[in-house]
Amino acid sequence: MALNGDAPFRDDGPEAIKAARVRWRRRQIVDAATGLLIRVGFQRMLITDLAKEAGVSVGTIYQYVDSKEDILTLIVRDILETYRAEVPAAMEGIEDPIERLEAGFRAYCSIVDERRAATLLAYQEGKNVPKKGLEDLKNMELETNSYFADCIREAVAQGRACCAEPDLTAFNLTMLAHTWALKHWYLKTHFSLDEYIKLQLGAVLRSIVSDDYHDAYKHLTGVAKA
Amino acid sequence: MALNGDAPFRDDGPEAIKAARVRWRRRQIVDAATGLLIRVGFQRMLITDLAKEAGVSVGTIYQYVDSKEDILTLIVRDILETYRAEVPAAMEGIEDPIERLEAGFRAYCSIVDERRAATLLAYQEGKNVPKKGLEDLKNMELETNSYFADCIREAVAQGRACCAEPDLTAFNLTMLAHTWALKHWYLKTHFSLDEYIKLQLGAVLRSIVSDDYHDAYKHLTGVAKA
Amino acid sequence: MALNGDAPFRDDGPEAIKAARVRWRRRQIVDAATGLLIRVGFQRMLITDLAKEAGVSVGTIYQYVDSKEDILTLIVRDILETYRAEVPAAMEGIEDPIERLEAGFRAYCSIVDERRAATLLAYQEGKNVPKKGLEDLKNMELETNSYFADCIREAVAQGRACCAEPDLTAFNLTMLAHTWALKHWYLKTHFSLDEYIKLQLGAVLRSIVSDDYHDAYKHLTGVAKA
Amino acid sequence: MALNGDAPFRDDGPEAIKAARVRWRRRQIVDAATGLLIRVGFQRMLITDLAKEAGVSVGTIYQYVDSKEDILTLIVRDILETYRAEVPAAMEGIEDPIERLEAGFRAYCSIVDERRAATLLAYQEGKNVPKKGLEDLKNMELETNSYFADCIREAVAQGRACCAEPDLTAFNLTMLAHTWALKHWYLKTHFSLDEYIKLQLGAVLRSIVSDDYHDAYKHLTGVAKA
DNA sequence: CATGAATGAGTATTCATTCAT
DNA sequence: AATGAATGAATACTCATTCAT
Repeated sequence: MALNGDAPFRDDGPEAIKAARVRWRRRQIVDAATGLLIRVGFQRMLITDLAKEAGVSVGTIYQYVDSKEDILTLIVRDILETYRAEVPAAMEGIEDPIERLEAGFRAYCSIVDERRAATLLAYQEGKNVPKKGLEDLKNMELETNSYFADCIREAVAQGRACCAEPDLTAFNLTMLAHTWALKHWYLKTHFSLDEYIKLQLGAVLRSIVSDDYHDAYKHLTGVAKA
Repeated sequence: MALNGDAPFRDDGPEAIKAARVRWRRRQIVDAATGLLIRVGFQRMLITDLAKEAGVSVGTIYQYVDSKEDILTLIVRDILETYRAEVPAAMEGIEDPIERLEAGFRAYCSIVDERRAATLLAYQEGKNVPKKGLEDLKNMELETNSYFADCIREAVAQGRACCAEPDLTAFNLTMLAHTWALKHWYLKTHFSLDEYIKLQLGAVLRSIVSDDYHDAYKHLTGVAKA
Repeated sequence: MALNGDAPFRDDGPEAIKAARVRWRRRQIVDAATGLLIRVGFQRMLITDLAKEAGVSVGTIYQYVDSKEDILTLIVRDILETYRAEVPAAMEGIEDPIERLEAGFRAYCSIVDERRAATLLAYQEGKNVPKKGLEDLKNMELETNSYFADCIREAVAQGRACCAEPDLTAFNLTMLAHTWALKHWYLKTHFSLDEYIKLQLGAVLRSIVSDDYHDAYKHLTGVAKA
Repeated sequence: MALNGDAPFRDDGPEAIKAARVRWRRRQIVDAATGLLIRVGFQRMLITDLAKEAGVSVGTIYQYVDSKEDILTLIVRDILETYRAEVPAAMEGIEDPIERLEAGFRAYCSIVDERRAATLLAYQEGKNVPKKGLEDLKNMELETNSYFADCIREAVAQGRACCAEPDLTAFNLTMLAHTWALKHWYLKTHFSLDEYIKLQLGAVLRSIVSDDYHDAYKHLTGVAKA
């Protein structure tokens, strides 16, 4: 069985029907699981309950998933695909590296917000996620970091920013996005997602944007310094 | 039994002996548990293994702890006490609010580093920590935040800093401390704790320190802007 | 789950199949448990052994029973239903109150004999039977008593008997039935069930049948007095 | 260690002191245990609770008792000694066999009443009482039965009674005494011990006393037949 | 002797997974 | 393919008993 529900090469015929059903069922399972996971955590998410929540039988779940842990893998894979599809797309075609960074950060935060539940999993259920999934996740994170870091380096090269540790700054940005999910219990009482994005990006940019460009990026850095 | 290891009123007599033993045993248990928890997570931390690790019998564990979950409470309580004892102490007596902030952040990061394992637990095993413990932890975090925020507000009042959202900035500082534990797998390959503290505090300060004071805090903000 | 094996409203369809299986499994469990209980008592009746004895898995037992104690409830309920079905049926339609009493006592003793094991449980495992079951059992006993007492009162009214305490006499009869189970180790070495019934009923009747009717009930009172 | 706390041959000296302490401690344990046993049953009577109830330490209990089960043996032995001391004593010196029977039954019932708790044990905890104790108890019961049966046989021989099964009648009498303990929850709501003794003995005697002697034993048989 | 902390074998119960229908 | 009853390995917790103080 395994999880290689990789897309079939043709999009019709019995193969395609099967593949479509697999995708449909896995979506049912992933969606139901994400909800339960957030509510009760991995350990207390019983397969029985998951089946009820997903509206299928226990047996059906095991027809599309190898084990309870594999469900986490499925969820992780789902986030990964979303990230990889949306973040680069959002950044594409923007010349100004600082503006590109903003677009990327905003996209990243938006995904985190939409799939807050799933984002938490990597932190909360790290011990339960199979090795491979965790690896993929870490790599994806590093990949995103490098997108961000590239923007920063480019900005530095163009004199727009001054940053001794572009990688750390990029890292901070992804972490700030995760933080929206990790500390949502606190943040939601003070800020909307938009405010959060604006404020945090502003703070980061204020610490790197060159004095000469402060005015140029006033719409991003927010508060005028002087 | 309960976990009320409240201090005895006198420090001798049979009561005191008992209290001392309770503290000793609980330390054994907490230490062993923290290690196991990090290695295998809550679910796979078997009481049998914990007993072996702690060098006591299963029965003894249950003489000092009400349930497996209570062990998490014990750990949480332990961190709380450390934080409350050390962070304010580190900040005490420092006049300059920015310098005081630095001292607090440094202390906080140091504790996180020393008890990295325990810090992770709040994130990884949140679903398993009994309600009360989690509440306490959140409150403590808010408390620490307010220490930091107070510094920032004072600095703003004195014209040393300019910050639209002191609470968010304070929040970011505690989060940066936690991040040292959360992403240690990545950070440790690039920075020492000292470097990490210096760089992160520098970035935050650069985004709030008034231009007039940049020179004054050059040793903290690190890179000269221009 | 609960133990409400209430009859389904229709006797076919999936509901009925399920109900039938539940009854079948519970019978397996009750039968196996009764045997073990008598041999080793409640405490030493391990669920593992019960499963083996019943020819099912441990898990299956817990699919039809909520807890070890519930097994006792099941057994008690089983006896109750038998008593309620058979004792009144045996007494029905008999005009002569003394003859009716005899029929009832004989039926009661027969059930006790058939389910000697189960009868003992109420005495031996009283402390383990859940409250509700014990209540039911006591009420059923009082109910049976009142059947017997009614016969006696009717006999008194008809001048056939003379009895100052019909309730106590009825009570004694049910107790004599239980005694067959309680002291079987002794009684079985001296009497057959039939002899026991005849002798004990004879003794009770001799103490209440009016002199005028002694001849009429000679076949029950056994020994002629004079 | 064992339970052979048999009386020393001299009643002074260190031996006697020791023996006296053993008796004292065992009395403490037996008394506390009887109470707990009735309240919670053998299984739920924890040694810890017993120690508390008896006002001694756990260790002390094991200094005077070999095992938890031995406590039941101790209790049984205690009843046995009481029975053997008091029942024959009560019957001694009474010429009239029916009157002697009455005295014995009354004494037996009184002991049962005084040690209702202990009497129940033989029925409720039969599975937990060590073999030997149960044997002794059964033998004692047969012994008492034979005292009663002897009275009946003597009465028959003297023409005072007519009884086909003296042993069964004797057996019924001891069982009626036990019944006072077994069904105390019901009986106590209707009768005092004295009433109970009078009524039950009356019923038994009415079924065996010869017509010629009815008047002579009217004070025992209670109700006149005609 | 008395104490009570330490011990660890013993067991009820859960729940992921399978497989006959 | 879908179902859900059956399975039984896995594990937290208890409590009689011991023994160092």
